[in-house]
Amino acid sequence: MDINLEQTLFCGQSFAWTKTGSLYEAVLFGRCIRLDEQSFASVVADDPELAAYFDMDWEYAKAQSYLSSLDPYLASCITRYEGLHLLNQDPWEVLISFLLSQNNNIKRIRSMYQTLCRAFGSEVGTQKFAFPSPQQLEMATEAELRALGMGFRAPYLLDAIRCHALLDEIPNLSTEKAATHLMTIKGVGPKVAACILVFAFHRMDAFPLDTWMLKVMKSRYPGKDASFFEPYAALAQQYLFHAERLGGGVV
DNA sequence: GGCCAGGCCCCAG
DNA sequence: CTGGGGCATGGC
Repeated sequence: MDINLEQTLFCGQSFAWTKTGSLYEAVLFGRCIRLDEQSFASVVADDPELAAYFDMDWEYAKAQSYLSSLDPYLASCITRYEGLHLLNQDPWEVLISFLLSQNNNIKRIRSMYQTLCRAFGSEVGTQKFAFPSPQQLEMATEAELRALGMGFRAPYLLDAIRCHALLDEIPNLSTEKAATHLMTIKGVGPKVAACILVFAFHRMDAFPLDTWMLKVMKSRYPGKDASFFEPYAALAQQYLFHAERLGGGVV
């Protein structure tokens, strides 16, 4: 079971990637990454950093097979979007990305993410900008962030900058304690905390519930919760979320 | 042009 | 602890 770049990079877990033709591009690890489905395997074989990012060593075959056995609808989602991997992204980048995500849509989150890169990030290639470090974002004022279109999230970003060091403690905490810890940051609630735990820390027992997922749970899994999908709740969530957005809930 | 978007804060009961 | 209004902005 191979990774599918299209499903993995455009399922709403990362906002760093663009696609032109068959080429996927992002600035990560301080360099420009260019990939397509054809050359992916050989590129990643020689690039441990990318292999870790794309989570190439995890038990996707086992997880997809188990989840497919749980219920037919989830099985159909996995068939349709097979090869969706959960990325191991930089915690800082995920924290800021999902602060931007609240009461927002994916298209605009991506645009706001790029705005922060251009305004505060390092230029890595011609007109290619890395996501800004905490130190780079520290230069921003609330007025400046609002002028850049961050809206009511501007003070949340400032608090995240102030608290960024607490991300270092997350690996040592249980998922539940880690969520509580993350929620001490202004603007981080249960949903954003869960996204950080899944997309940066690979916690399979975290389960982000946004408006789309609430719809799915209500209509297709009434009375159930994350425990129904254990021990792969996070992966199930991502398939269900992606299918709901793309397929409009078609079986 | 109104509705909605990968929510959360804050305040009332 | 639970419920509901308000919030900036742009895509549709």
